[in-house]
Amino acid sequence: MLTDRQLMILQVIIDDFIDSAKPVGSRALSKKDTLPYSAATIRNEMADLEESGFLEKTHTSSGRVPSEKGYRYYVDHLIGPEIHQHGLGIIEKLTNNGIYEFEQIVQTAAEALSELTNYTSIILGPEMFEATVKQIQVLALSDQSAVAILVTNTGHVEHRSFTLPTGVSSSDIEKLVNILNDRLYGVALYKLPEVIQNEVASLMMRYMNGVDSSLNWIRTLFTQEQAVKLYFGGKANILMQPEFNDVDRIRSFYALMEREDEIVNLLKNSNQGIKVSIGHENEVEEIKDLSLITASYHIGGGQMGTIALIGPTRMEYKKVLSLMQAISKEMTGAMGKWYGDKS
Amino acid sequence: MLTDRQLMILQVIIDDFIDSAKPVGSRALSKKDTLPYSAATIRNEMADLEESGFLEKTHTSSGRVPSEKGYRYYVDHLIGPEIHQHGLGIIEKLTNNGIYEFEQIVQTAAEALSELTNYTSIILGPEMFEATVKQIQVLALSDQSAVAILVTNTGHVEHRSFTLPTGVSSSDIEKLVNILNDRLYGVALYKLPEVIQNEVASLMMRYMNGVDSSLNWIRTLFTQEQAVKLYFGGKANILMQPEFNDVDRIRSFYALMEREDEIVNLLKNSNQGIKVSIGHENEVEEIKDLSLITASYHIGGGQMGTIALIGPTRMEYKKVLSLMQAISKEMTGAMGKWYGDKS
DNA sequence: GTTAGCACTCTCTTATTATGAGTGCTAAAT
DNA sequence: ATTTAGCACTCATAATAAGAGAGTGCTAAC
Repeated sequence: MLTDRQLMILQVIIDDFIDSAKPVGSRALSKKDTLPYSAATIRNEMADLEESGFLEKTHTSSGRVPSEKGYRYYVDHLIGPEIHQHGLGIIEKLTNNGIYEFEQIVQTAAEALSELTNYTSIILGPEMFEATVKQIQVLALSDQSAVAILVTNTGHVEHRSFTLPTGVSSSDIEKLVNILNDRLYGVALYKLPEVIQNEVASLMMRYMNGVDSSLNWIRTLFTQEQAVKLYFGGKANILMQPEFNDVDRIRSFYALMEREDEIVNLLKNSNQGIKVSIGHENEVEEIKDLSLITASYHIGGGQMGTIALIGPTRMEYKKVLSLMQAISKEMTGAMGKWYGDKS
Repeated sequence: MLTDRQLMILQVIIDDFIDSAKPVGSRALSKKDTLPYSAATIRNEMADLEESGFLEKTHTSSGRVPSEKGYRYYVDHLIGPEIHQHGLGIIEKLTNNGIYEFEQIVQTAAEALSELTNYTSIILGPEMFEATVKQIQVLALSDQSAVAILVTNTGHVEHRSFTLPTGVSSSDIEKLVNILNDRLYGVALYKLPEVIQNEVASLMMRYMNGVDSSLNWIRTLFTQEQAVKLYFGGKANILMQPEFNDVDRIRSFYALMEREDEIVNLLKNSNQGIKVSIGHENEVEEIKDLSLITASYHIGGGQMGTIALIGPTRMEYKKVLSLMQAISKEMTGAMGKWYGDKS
């Protein structure tokens, strides 16, 4: 439906606009040596491309700007696979001293991604529903307070401080910890509340005194929702984009960035691979004029998180896509290697 | 040096400007029933106040705007103590189920502070140099990887994952943990590297095999600087201030907010109590047109952190000062209570 | 099918001209 | 000796007008 020449022109226009952010006109195009046609010819083709919906004008006599349909076509057909070299080795550098700091790896990756692109990157920590309990420990800090620590098989550590119910002795705690470890070892986090309710409760009744109150806080302790953590990289970098030259635009963007649960929903990327959402393809009002790219990474054991990048629809898709592919692979590699799961 | 009437006028002008952000003129002032003088009289007084440096004009024929000296005088002499009622109970609500989540308390406080003021709040986590080791644990996750957990007497939990040096058996780990707990219990965090070097090293030499490599990673493990954590509240709220109606202003502000170490330096508030830095009183270029208020809070055991609020020099000092006093007290209360230290 | 030529459109910049809030100063009023 | 009214003057801001420039669409020639 599109001639080769039209495709070629479309590509050049989009490349140019991505680079300059200014509507591109026929004269300027014909001067480029990539297109050996006169301005008039190009004008005709552009008119056709506009009619087919791939281009738009900002006003009657302006140059052309890619439409969302144009970008979509560009992303789907016009950019070849081009593996990106930059950014590789970022994570390796962090882990090659043998110390593996999940938070630090993710944070660094997010910052690198943003730095290399000048867009805003967001990384979603892995969902930990499926991680299982490796060890539970309760450590008294004083007569009244204690800290409970839970380690998962993936090496994540959750901890929570709390006040000890009155009348709980240190031997009680010891018993409790034994019961918990005995019964909860290997249990997936999402099953915890249920298992506590069904198995642990009765055991506690049998072997401990003053259980009623204790049971309550144990439940609270482990029922706290395991919120997915967000790691932002360079929220300020996106301000360099000319699209953000408007104060209200900035306001609405930053306001959205603070509504973390909405962001989480936005990013949850159940399907594998890389997904590109251009402009109105996004559900959320505030980014209907932006593009969102998400990619998943895996930490093994079926757990995964999401890497995302938000920028203007006029995004350097070529660069970004290969970069995200690289980083997602790198993260999956680093994490997977970590605990031997080669999934 | 200033007459009562001048003081009164100064106060009204500042109050008005804080509220409206617009230069205040003599006509408008004389209409207010607080000042029973004609516009001309007020003009004369304003001219005097300008000569003494308390007021400024934005251009020859504009209304007056408080100078930094004016704000300074206002803060030092013109606002009485007025305990703020809002915001109290925020933290109590979080802790009264017996669960004490340090991060959550601080984060909530920061958000509340920003929400109530529409400025940007930053809370510095406590410096933990003086916290002491309560327990150290190393938990193997697989043949190759393990996680080390350190709990302090204040209930903070630090953890780090790492790859096990080859040739380290699980009995080695057990020995190691015993040595570490034996020697490091009660040792302040800032002394850790030293103590490890002097005491632990020799013991390890004596009782363990293949120590050379192990020692190295243990040192790395605990030498990682204990970075002070920053908690931001509502970075977007400050955008509501008319002072931030300029894109470049926003850019430079957010750029600063990402240079976390600079922020930490800026906020470290060694002296007790509340400190107000107005405009050029600040060292950092990017906030020479803003005001910074810092207050310290204590978590007991001599450890403390800092609460800070950044807003335009045209800040609601009255409200902000009492509010910060309240929150700082509330946090100190909640935390101090926590582990029985009533310092 | 391609291109040169030309009239036309629309934005953006710059210059010009009000408009109005506010000041400083002088002279009259209290 | 203060206080106040009156008035000329200043400067920022808003509104209007006039060009300049880039780009388009269409027609006619190549």
